[in-house]
Amino acid sequence: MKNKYAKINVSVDCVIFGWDGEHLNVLLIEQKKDASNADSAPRYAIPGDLVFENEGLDDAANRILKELTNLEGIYLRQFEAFGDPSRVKELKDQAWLKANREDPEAHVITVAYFSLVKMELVQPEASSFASNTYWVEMHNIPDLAFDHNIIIEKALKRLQQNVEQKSIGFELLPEKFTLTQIQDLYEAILDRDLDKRNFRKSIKKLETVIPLNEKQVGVTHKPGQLFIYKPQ
Amino acid sequence: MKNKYAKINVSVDCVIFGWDGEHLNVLLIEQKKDASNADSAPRYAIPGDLVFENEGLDDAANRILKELTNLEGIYLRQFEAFGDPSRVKELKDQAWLKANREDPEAHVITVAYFSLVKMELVQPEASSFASNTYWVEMHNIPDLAFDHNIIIEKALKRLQQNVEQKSIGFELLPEKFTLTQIQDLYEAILDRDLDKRNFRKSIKKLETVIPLNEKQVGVTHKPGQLFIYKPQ
DNA sequence: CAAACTTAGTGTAAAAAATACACTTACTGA
DNA sequence: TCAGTAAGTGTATTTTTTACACTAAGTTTG
Repeated sequence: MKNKYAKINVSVDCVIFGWDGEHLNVLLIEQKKDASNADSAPRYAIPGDLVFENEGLDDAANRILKELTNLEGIYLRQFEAFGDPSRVKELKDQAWLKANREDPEAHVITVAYFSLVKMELVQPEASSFASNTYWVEMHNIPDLAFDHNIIIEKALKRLQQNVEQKSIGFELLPEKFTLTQIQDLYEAILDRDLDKRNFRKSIKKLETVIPLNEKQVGVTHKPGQLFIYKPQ
Repeated sequence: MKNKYAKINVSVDCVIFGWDGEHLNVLLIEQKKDASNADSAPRYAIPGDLVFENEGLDDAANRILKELTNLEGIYLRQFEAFGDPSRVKELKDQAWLKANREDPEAHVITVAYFSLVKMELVQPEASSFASNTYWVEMHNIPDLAFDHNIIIEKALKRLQQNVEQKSIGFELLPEKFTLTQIQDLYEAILDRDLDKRNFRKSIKKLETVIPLNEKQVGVTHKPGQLFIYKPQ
């Protein structure tokens, strides 16, 4: 029994959804390479890192987000733990682990989070675990390291479920927004059209969305009324 | 950085819900004590164990369930990972860890599952991690080790959500069951009364619940029609 | 064998929520 | 002032949810 438990690594991976008013994006990184390995093909992944000793999972997720985006207090939610040993056993993954991890054979369990950020506020930077970062449109995600494609899929499903219940998403909008802006966002997340009048009715029923006596400015058409989101 | 990652233990804990036709129960264990510690107060907990090297999370959960109940292929679902370092830092918990773990200071992350079993099928046994086991009614759960009371609460919430959508619960009923039996179960899980006629209407709409040409036998009143559950 | 007991089984009306659908209004720029 | 663009609005229909009380089928008891 002595060593049975010794070699499990725990990481936290974050699916960071970004919104630019038009498309739903995901923040990908190019994984940092060891010097010995500098000429290997680039590997894309969602941002993540091993959890430090005595660091909470939420803390680790916030640390990753902070390091990458410089933002704090962002919407962040744990949604699933992935722990199948085969998740890091593909050849491409083993090669990278051998070059970059102290213990490449270790069983790696990851706890996955998803996060919502306004792209305008984020100029993501390279960081301790990322040599480069990219916003990539949801429909355009390349092959990623490990099981990260699956993790993104599951994050999107969870996001969609939450959006159906109108419980999240406002984190992605500017402070003051129009009903059309919410609708565009929801349509992008759900990947389908919504009826304008019915959608407006349903938003206006929410106590968390408050109408202002202000209109959009600087648009070249009839300006929309502005609203703010006030979580309860 | 060398040792930053070294001391995280990963465990899997299972909230095993049991149904006896009347009350919703949870399976608790008395934690096994080290010989050196044999006269300390008993500690109750939900069953769980450290994950073995190269063992998947689902596999670990199934192992725990198997060891405890001798059942395989039971309904089992991961619902949340708990990783706050303070979750094992209370005095009572530290004492137990010191006596029973190789590395009592380690950060322990647990991935929590919940499971549904028919109590009639289970004669739970002591096992490698449990010196004794008990079925305890949901409303009667004592103070448990670590953050296990919180974990049970969250498991129940998740179970209730799933039951509202009528997607689970049939795992707890006999193979052939009456509509009243489902209703009793759902009322126990949701902890509130349901309208009989409306409930029956809603169940009869489900394609997964199939009426048989059979009646209950051996009851001292009008026998009910029997149904079976056929997952799709 | 009739009466008492127990749970099964049933329908309808009302209210609430979801859906489908098309034209007018307000502003900008040419 | 006209053309272009997106904002904003109401109603009828369908579907879903809720509230509610009596009869039927079996067993047990006297």
